[in-house]
Amino acid sequence: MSGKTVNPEKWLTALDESGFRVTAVQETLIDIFAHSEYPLSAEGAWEIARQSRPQTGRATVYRMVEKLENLGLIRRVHGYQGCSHFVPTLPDLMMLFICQSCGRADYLDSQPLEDLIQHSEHISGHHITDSRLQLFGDCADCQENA
Amino acid sequence: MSGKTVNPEKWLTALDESGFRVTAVQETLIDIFAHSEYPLSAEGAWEIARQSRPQTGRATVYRMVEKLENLGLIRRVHGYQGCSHFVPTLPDLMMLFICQSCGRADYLDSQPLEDLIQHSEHISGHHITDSRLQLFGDCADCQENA
DNA sequence: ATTCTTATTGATACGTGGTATCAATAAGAA
DNA sequence: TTCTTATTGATACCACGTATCAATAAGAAT
Repeated sequence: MSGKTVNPEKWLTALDESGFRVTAVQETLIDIFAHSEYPLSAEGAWEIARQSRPQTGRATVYRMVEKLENLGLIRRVHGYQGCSHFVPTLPDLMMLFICQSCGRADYLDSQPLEDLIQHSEHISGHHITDSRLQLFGDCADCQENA
Repeated sequence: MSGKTVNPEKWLTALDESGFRVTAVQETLIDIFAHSEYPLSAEGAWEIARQSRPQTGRATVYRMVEKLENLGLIRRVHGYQGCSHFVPTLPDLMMLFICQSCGRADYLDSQPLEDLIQHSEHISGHHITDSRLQLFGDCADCQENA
């Protein structure tokens, strides 16, 4: 996999700068999302959170997920079995690959997608303001170990 | 918009050939999906169906939607507000554009996407077996009328 | 045409993912 | 340290979707 990671400190800073209070639950959840290399649902994050912080409320986790998504820190993954999982957003890396064997997410260079969008705009006459591309298959690692 | 349409007769044939019985509800729902130019949810299709066939059951509609999706006749749309809407599948046209102003769906030539996938496979080493691309923005019509 | 088998239907109950409410708590300014 | 109020957690609630099951009707067999 690409091995890129995110910096939880920056997420806390982003929350702080947006006028939100910095709390213990936030730090717990940010850590969970920032360090998971698998797409994570709110429900899943809740379970993990309760391991280190049993009193964590379900609604709190859902609220935090919404907040992180609104701030653009995490991004919704649209998979086969639903679209309630999230991955950290990496700057300028828009194309997401999900391995159907090991479940891990990888980020690919988005330049080809940007070219595609420009081409499609030209052909169709539509003004494209946003896109959503996800790729599925077997990652390089899983192919080797098969 | 592209103005492409689907043929409901073929859907009935497809159901028949797959060993399913042809029923009145089926014809109603196939008509609804085949003629809608907007992505439609099961719930929405149910409401429309009851206008002409009040006794139509909710579970029946959900079952039919699942059946149509499994047969590849309709395709799930992954939008911002959820991913429970469907559009008719048009052969060899995989790239979907949704206008955020009028809500209509348009299908774009998929060749650029196929090129992109091949390129990404080469760069990343992953084996890509499926993809999901959707484009959002303002369609040509809505730009004119703005 | 009539009968018979069984896929399909519709009503109901249920499950899960997510939200609204609200009193209690705690962040951080005063 | 006090005070204000954003945030939390418990609970109830809602929406979307599924399982169950008796009743219906498609279509094969006669």
